[in-house]
Amino acid sequence: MNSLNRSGLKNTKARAAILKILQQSNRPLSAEEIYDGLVKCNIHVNASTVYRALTALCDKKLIGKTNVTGDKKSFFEYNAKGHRHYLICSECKKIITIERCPLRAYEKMLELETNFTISGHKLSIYGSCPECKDK
Amino acid sequence: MNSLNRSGLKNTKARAAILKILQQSNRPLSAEEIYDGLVKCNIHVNASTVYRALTALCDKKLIGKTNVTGDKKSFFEYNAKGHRHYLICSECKKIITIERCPLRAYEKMLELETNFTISGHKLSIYGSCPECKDK
DNA sequence: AATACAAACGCAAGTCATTTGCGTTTGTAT
DNA sequence: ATACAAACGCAAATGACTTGCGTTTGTATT
Repeated sequence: MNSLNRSGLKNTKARAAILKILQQSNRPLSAEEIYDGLVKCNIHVNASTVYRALTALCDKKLIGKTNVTGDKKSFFEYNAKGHRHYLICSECKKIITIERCPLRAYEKMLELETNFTISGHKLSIYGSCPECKDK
Repeated sequence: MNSLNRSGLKNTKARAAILKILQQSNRPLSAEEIYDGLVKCNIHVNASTVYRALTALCDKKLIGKTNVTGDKKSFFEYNAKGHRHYLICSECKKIITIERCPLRAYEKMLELETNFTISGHKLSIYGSCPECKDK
């Protein structure tokens, strides 16, 4: 019994591999990157299978979906390590993971102000890393 | 001489009206909403004209573009008021603009910790608005 | 192990926001 | 008043998905 079965999903090679690919990545991946990753593992599935798998894995909360870049592509990440943010170097695209979140208290305040029920947030911080900023 | 001419753009009725519509909105609008706004002003232009106008206005920094809802639509806003964040209803996609930013102090701290030079950030907060959360 | 069947898949076609090619029209500088 | 690049309209193209449908496959049950 694996995490797929536990979530009520059938254990197919594509889905298992997608989970592994995302687990081993230190940054969110696009559907295309995931597809390419599957090909590298010699797993040849249709693109629609990838999308359907990603949708299923999101529904079951095994992975998360974000839209960090602002363009039309979505990105996916493994959902084990809890809440986190990214510090991205605008030049070399290096990504530092930030585990500490400064927004808890702020969200509480915002709920009172707006009467929303807040479910989450997305925060990405951009800048130049120590190596790039001296150039 | 108006802001369009000043930016090296021709002053067409569609572009002037788009600017006015965005100026008068208290939230970012989608291309479709802008198109509908033009129709209400009796300005009938092709959708591609709207997209081309929005692209030109973005290039000239007269307006800004964001992609905050996670779906494929982009949103546009008048570019007078500086830094800001959004509170988005996950159900109806309504967007509330947040002018106050809680991250100044946090960024300073992060710079010391990581030795990055931080240039900016993107923060979007998600939840259910008062109207949707009771359903 | 054999059977059953919903879930998953492949493939092709469809969707939807947006973009682009191209021939025509129009602001704006001369 | 003229010239011409910039804008426009229209139709077709793009790109990231999504969906319909007939076939295959995990998994639970004999």
